[in-house]
Amino acid sequence: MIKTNTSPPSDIGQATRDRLLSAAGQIFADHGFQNATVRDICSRAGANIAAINYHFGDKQGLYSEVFLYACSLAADNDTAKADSGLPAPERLRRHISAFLAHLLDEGRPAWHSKLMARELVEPTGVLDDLIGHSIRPHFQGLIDIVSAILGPTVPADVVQRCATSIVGQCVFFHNSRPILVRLDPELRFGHDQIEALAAHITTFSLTGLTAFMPAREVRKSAAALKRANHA
Amino acid sequence: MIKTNTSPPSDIGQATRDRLLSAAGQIFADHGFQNATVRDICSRAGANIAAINYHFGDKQGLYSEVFLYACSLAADNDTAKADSGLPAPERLRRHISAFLAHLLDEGRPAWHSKLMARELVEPTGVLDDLIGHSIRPHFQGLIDIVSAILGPTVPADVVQRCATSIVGQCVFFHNSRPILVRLDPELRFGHDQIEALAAHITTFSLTGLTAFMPAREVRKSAAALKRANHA
DNA sequence: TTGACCCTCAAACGGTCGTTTGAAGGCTGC
DNA sequence: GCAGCCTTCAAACGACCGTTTGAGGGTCAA
Repeated sequence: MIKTNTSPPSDIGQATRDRLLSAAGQIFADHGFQNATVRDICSRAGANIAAINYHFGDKQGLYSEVFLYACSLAADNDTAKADSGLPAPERLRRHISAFLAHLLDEGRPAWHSKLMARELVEPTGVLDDLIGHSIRPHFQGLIDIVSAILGPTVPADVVQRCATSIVGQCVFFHNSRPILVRLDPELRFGHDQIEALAAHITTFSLTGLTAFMPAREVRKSAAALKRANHA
Repeated sequence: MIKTNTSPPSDIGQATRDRLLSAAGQIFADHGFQNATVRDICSRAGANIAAINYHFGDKQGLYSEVFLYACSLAADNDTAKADSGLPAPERLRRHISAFLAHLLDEGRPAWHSKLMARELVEPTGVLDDLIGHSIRPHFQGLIDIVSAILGPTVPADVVQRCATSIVGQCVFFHNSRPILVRLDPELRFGHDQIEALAAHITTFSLTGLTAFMPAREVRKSAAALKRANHA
């Protein structure tokens, strides 16, 4: 209707396929796979109802492609390897801060983290792809940091549980946001609040980790924590 | 078909209305509000399609009633007030243990915790009821414990953040179970594992809390923690 | 100019959903 | 026995869903 389509594909800027991917990402993230309708997606993308089936086969195909796109975006953010020269507590702080920002920041391409959080609660089948491409390396990175903090003598299952405790604190703020804002209407998730939250979780976790350290590591960690708190 | 219904309502044991509530609880918990179908619920309850509309008005009315029933069950479990004579760290341990068991235990009336976890991610409107009846008092109970541990000089927002860190660790195991079992196929959630998990979260959190204590409280807590770990 | 191919379009298809309908059976008080 | 009420039943209704169809305009090489 509005668009006469007499121009070459690259004219308007986004081809129909790309607009569908973008619109689908937001709508899938907001409503979940089942509750999102192809009519909504096509309408927001300014495309015809049949466009999804033409470009992606079916709704599930569109979802899979959106999901792979989200995974590739998430992978781009994993540039944390450059931090490997830093001391482990500082790497933990950055890891938590980046993860929280990734989960909570209401920035422009924020829908892919929502999408992933949805997939956690209600797997649709592409979950295994997600785990392999994004979650497992991300979680492994955290485990490496925790292991470096705890020292080499702490068994792997303890390291894993500690890493889970840290991830859980972060994810909770995302998954349970509807509850949290009702419990505390003052709660906001701007950049400053996210940084404060990251600082809290880092302090809480670094201190909590000392419970599982051999005594020698505890003293090193306490000194590092005191330095960090005074910075 | 199977049931001739020539007997009085109390004969078989459960009236149609009760069977609907029970079946709906499980199905809503497993599939969510949208994905659950009234045909599924009626079929499992051995009732006619029209039974839901007759007894509850519509699907939403059934959901609300199921939810209130779940809330009342959860309230029954809140008998933790008898613990108020115990020292705060022990109260925290019991709180975490009970909460984890409530979330993870695959026992018989387990669907109401699943149902609530679902409502957190995808509020349907009865969420506000839930918050008032169950979550707020539960969370307030935790805040009281944390406040008792941290001492009276620690500001309320710090207490609240610490309580959130603790709840987050617990809820994470429930919400992200699909991920966790894929990351670690050995993971199980039997009674013993839940107890071990509760012990881990308690130790991690009690230690993490010391980061926010005045020095006087830290020494008291360290002694209590050492006692608890040697028990 | 022609024909093959790509893409878009309005319209409809088959299926499933929540809900409604109206008949029918059982029970209770008169 | 009978009227009134409660409950259950099979069947259908209308709405919405994902998907398919077939026509038609567009581009581009031959």
